[in-house]
Amino acid sequence: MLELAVLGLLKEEPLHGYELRKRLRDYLGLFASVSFGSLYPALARLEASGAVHAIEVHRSTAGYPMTGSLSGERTAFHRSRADANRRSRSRRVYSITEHGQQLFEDLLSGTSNENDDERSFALRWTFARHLRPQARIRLLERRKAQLRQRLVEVNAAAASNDSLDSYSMSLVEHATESTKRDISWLDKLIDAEQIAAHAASRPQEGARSARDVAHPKQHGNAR
Amino acid sequence: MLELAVLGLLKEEPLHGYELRKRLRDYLGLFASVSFGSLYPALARLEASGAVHAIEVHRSTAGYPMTGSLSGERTAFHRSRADANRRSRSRRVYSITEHGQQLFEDLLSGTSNENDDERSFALRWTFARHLRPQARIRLLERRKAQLRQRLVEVNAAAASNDSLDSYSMSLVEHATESTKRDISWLDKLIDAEQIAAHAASRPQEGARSARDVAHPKQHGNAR
DNA sequence: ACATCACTATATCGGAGCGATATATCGCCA
DNA sequence: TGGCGATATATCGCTCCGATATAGTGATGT
Repeated sequence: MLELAVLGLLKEEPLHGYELRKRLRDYLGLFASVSFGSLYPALARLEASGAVHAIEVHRSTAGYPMTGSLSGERTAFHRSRADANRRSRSRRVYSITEHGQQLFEDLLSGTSNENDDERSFALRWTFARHLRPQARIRLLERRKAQLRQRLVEVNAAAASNDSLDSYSMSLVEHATESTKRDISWLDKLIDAEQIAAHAASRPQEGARSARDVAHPKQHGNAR
Repeated sequence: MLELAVLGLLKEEPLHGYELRKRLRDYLGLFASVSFGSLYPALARLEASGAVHAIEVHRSTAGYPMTGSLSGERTAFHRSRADANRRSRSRRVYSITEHGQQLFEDLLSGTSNENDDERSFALRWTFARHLRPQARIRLLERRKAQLRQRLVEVNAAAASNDSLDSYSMSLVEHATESTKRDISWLDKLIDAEQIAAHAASRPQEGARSARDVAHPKQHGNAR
């Protein structure tokens, strides 16, 4: 689900491949470290399917880098980074399209394509602010059900298998404990989300901004 | 590193592809669930490189299934399983070769091919009984260094990045905590291994079987 | 008697991702 | 001037996965 990560970053601002990879590494590094051998084909796929749109930005060397006309740069947004005026060869700057927005929401809610593993969940949760509260809770519940299922399977396999040596056993025990902790963590998050959803559904108390808490149409001030 | 898992299972007894996959799923299911689309090409690679040797075993239907002459079956070994006399179509039974034994040890000790991730370590630890005590400790220490490195990187990334929302932050916090627990677990294992190695190096007290604790040349009674 | 189902068993296909590598350009510094 | 490191895009070979094809087998059902 590299597409999801790419669309999630392009949703905030247009970016070219090299910068995308840096952000993938730095911001989502834990869950989506990616190589160019994956990124460029993924961008080509997204472009072919019409989810993103690329414009060629030639180097300007002098003055301002606003060469990318079509909302190309959103200048002085991440100027804290060292790449302030480093403009070198021509770049392909990708923007997300309407269709891409739709694809992003589909991938994020996970209604299609049940390819769920550890990283897939972590990536979705990173973009949880783009989900409705209800969908957020569904995501957490799905993940929890997965982990519980895995617990059952591991315990069953370990019980029916008496030929485990001490090394395998230590591995199984540690994995079981870790999974239980993950489930507890999910429970905590689910509680917090339910409280938030509950508070949002009665606007008479604490009435301010009960509606704009990550409604899917809310984009722009993504922080 | 599917090869490592396959060789580790074939080290115990010759198996055909379908049974290999079952054991990969049941015994090492947590860390190496594998599909036929991976397994059969991997077996073909191992066969091409001379690490395993395949013999065609045709069905016999009547009497004993000892058709696979060359140490083919090791009859009545896992008869507790339901596939006792289920002999159907012809199978390709794979055995590990001398070269395969060497390859297994190389992959297991990890001197070549530093492709270390979560599952890679878990898989190696599953076969830790085939390592010398010294190599076991090295494996644990390498894994620990990896996790510590990741902790540092994640903290640095999170500190330099002020645009993390609460969802990403909860993810980072949970991952940090989990990693710390993993490190503690590794510390525990390292301590235990060092005590065992220490005890094994002075055979004058508790002298029984200090030498046969998983020496690399000890094969045969692999359980 | 025959159909159907579930299991055993091997194999291949397309696609995704990775690591390595190739090819440029640019700024900097010795 | 020449090398080095960062920026930037792209491709190659490989591994792995999920899906699918093919086929033999025993049990179950009608």
